Amino acid sequence: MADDIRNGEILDTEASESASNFIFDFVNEDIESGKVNKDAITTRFPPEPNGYLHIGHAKALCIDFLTAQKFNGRCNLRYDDTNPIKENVEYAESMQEDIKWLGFNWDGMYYASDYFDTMYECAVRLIKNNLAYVCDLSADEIREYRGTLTEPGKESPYRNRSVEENLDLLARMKAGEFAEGTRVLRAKIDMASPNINMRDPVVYRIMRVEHYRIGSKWCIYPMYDFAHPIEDMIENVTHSLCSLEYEDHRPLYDWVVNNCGLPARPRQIEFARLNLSYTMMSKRKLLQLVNEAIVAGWDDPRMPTLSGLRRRGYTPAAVRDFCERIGVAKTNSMVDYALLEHCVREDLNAGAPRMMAVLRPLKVIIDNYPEGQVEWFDVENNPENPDMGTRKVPFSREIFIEQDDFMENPPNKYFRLYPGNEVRLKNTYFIKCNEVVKDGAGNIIELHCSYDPASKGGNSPDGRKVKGTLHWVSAAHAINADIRLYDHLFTESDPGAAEDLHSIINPDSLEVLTGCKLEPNLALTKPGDHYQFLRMGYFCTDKDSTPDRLVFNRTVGLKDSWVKEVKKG
RNA sequence: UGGGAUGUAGCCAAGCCGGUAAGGCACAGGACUUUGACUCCUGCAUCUCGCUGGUUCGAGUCCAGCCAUCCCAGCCA
Repeated sequence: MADDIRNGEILDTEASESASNFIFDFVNEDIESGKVNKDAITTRFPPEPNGYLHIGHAKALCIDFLTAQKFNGRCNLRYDDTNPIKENVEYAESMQEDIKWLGFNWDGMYYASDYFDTMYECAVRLIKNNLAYVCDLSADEIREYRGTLTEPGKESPYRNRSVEENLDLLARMKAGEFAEGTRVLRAKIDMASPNINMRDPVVYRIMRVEHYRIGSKWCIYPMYDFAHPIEDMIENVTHSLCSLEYEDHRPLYDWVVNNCGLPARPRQIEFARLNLSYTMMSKRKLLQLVNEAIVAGWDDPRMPTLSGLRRRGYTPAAVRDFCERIGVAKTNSMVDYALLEHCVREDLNAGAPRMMAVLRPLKVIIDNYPEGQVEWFDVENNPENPDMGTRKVPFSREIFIEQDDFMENPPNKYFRLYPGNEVRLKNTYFIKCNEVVKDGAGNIIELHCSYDPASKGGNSPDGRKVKGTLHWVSAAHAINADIRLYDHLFTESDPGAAEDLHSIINPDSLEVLTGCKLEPNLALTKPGDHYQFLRMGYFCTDKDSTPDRLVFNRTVGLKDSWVKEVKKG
């Protein structure tokens, strides 16, 4: 493994300790039966560079890399770039970044497009063995000849061309003598097969399209079903792991493996792809969201892309933990988004420093606190981890608290601030609300409170208890910020099932708060930094953030049993 | 009777050679709490493993039939 592709950011992954799964069982069988050498286990992650990687790819990445790791084998990154009209460098480069971010280091990085010569040789070999032919039928005709799910197909009139003619025609296809769509190379298998994939599938098509990395070197491009097994064989992949929809393709995969004349014998194993509630993995639809500017880009924090999750504040450890928890099976399933949220909370709870930030400020004036006085309190950075130390936070006569932390007429069980009630300001003093100041419209403008000097540090020597503890920010020391709050992008739990995306877009998926008040320690934050804003959730500094204008994204809120209480009425 | 696959709690998911249903998320109670967070207890399939039969002393696990759902008719991957 080359050092230059390690990123070292991660991780504790002991794949060998992780639970087994049916793929590991298959690999073990193959080792025990002698089919493969136990030291040669090789897998690959084979994305087509036609979009950004998403959380579904993270699952595949974990399966591919951790299976290799489990058997002390290798895992390659291989770009399956056989269809130039959909691919570009931006996508290819983003994929490397995202894979490294997740903490995986590929053993080799390859491109299907580097194998085109070998693939062409394989095609020639198929022709010579009378296993492929050039077909002049149009795309529509090929479809008609293919038959239907319940009726067999008919053989192409070009099916029995001579080897010589096929060789000549293929060479001329390659040489660019024919127009796009006029001819294809087809495998000669069985037009009556109950498996439609075996009804003389197309192997090469003519495309006069510039390829994003090899330019116009080729004008014929191999199809997935032909290219993929060859790619696997070239790289000595022993186990080609893919998603369920390729089960029907396995007989064709095996056919290519057995007939193209290469020695390797990879085995394809299929698993269920990830479905996550309230979001979707369809690259076509994600691209639509980007193109129609429904989101701000592939890395919009509401996107299920790895770049979106990263910007939102998800950590690699959380994503990996999630992938481990959902398991590997063949059942089509829909995983609850709450599980992903649980995984980030767990990771961030342990590692994110705590800060105080007031998202919707309400001014509080402590009338009996000396004007001009400032006290600096030592505050723990993370109660879960004392090693993270403490910081100094300034306290003064005028502070901000959360608007939600005061109610003039509180409901039952409300133990925050209300007229006459006493609460604790985190780490500092007890305060009691004496007066509510409103504007002409009846809106609450500010509160006048009094504090108990004896309660310094947050406890009263007389043993008096308060039920509520509020976070706060000193008004004179507060720094301003914009904070973006997110909700699901879709109103339906299975948006992939909707015919029209627009009808299920959640209009409230983004809420931008301005004028939020932060404790001054946040002034030095950098994009990508994670925090827990006390009682408000986990936040991550956005890439738009500058020292002059801080911007944060809420990754996820804290669990909140009070809102549930309120909903219960 | 087109082919391929899958069906275990609200959501995931263990359950290998049959022996009397792991775990996680969610949810509900409770304890603790200077975050209504975290943590910790407790509960959460007992005519039950899609259904119906069968084999067996005994079946989620074996057999048969049925039902439901998903995938496949791109010169996409």
